[in-house]
This record gives sequence, structure tokens and C-alpha cells, in this order.
Amino acid sequence: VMILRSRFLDARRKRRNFSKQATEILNEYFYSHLSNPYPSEEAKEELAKKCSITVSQVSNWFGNKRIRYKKNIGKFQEEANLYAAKTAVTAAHAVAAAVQNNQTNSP
Amino acid sequence: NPAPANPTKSPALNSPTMSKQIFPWMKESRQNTKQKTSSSSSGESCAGDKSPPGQASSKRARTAYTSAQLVELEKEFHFNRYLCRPRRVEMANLLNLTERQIKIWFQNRRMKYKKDQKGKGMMTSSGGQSP
DNA sequence: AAAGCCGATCAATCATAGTC
DNA sequence: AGACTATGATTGATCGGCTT
Repeated sequence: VMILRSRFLDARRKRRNFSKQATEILNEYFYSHLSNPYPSEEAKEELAKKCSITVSQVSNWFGNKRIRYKKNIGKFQEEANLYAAKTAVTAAHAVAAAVQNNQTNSP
Repeated sequence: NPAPANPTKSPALNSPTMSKQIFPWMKESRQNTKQKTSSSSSGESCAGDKSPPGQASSKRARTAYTSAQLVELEKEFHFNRYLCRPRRVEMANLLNLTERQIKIWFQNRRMKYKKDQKGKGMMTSSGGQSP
């Protein structure tokens, strides 16, 4: 009903995609918290700063991501593995650093 | 939803091809978390709540408000950010919406208003560009 | 106890950007 | 150029928590 219901009162025009780095950061967080991808307000603020976008945009991103992910898990399988591997490497580096640090100043 | 105790805390997923589980948030399509033993129309105090043809699910289809309805709602919102009960009943009849819908609309509108106010208010000294 | 509000989220949809 | 897909934003409606 009332097709073309408004045309006005719709400020969602002129949208721009986020930068590649921003999407990278958001995806990294999403897939490294896949068991519970619900960032706290503080986490959102931090992400917003890193991505140079607003907190609302971070919320929108996670909202869209969650819904679309669960709607078609298979479609994101590839992406999921990609980021899973990436964070695994990061974690490995962290562990390596920790181990080394532990050896240098140990009893 | 009591998240199932996660046995494996931080598995060292080595192989790049796996590790996909179906965590609880990926399930349940809303309107289900609370399964009371018996099903009954949610206690609504609003008159005129039409139950979907037949019965079954309460799909709560996303009703598309007409521009006329939105204009009236917006006008009223400018007058009062909050609605008193009598006025709400009046608008429900006028716009052919349930009291609940009016109430929800005002709640959402207040949230939107607050969000808008947040965005404004901080302009260092640069103007907008327009290529 | 019940009704309303808030904050977060969901889910459907809109409109545009990007791809082929 | 046009169809199709990806993606950011909007919004009616729900859920849980807290207040009146």
C-alpha cells in the first residue's frame, strides 16, 4: 500500500561503504568472538575509533552481520575460516612472545 | 538462554577448514525464548488487536505505516514527546492502529530522537563539503 | 501486580554501491 | 548498459530489566 510511501523522510540515501581496513577490523572482532558476537558498549567505542566510524555504525554493522550470518552460515564459511586462521596466527605470536618473556626472567 | 557450558575454552584451531559450530545466538528466530506451558494471546489491553486470519503464529508482520499515519504521529510527537493514555486511545482510533502500536511508535521515536541529538552537538569548525 | 519506559536486538525492507 | 548481489541504514516490533 502506498507504494513510494515517502521518498522523503528517508535520509538513508548517500551511503558509503566502509574502508577495507575498517571492515577488516570489524570482521576480526566478529569471528574471534563468534560464540558471542555482542560487543559491549566500551568495545563498540573502541572499534568505532579504530574504524573511524560512529558507535551507531558499529552497532548497525554487527546487527546486520549477525542476522545475515545466521541466515546463511554456509555463505560465510570461507570468510570465517579466513579470519579464524588470521586470529590463530596472531594468538600464536602472542604465545611465542609470552614464552620468550617467561624464559628470560624465570628462576 | 543459558549458554551451554563451553567445555573447550580456547581450542588451538590449526586447520583452516573447520571450527564452525552453531552457537545459540545463531538459532531461535525470536519469539520463542519464553515457552510458557500453554499458549495464549499475550495479555494485551488494547482493543482492536486483530488476531491473524486463522491462528497459528503471531507473525507480527512488519506493518508498513502510511505516510498519513506517520505525519500525524510525527506531528503529535512534536507537541508531546510522551503520550497520555486518553490521547493515545484517540490517536489509535484516528489512525486505525492499536494502542500498543502507538505506544511502541513513541518509544521508538524517543530513541531515535535521542540518537539524533547525540550526533549533533559536536562540530569543531569545519563545514560540510559538497563535490 | 500491572503498565510504561529504556536500551539492545531482531528482522524485514529500503536504497545505493559494487560486480559481472 | 542492465541485472544481480553486497551492504549500510531505517524502523516496526520483541525481550529483559528496572521504575513508577
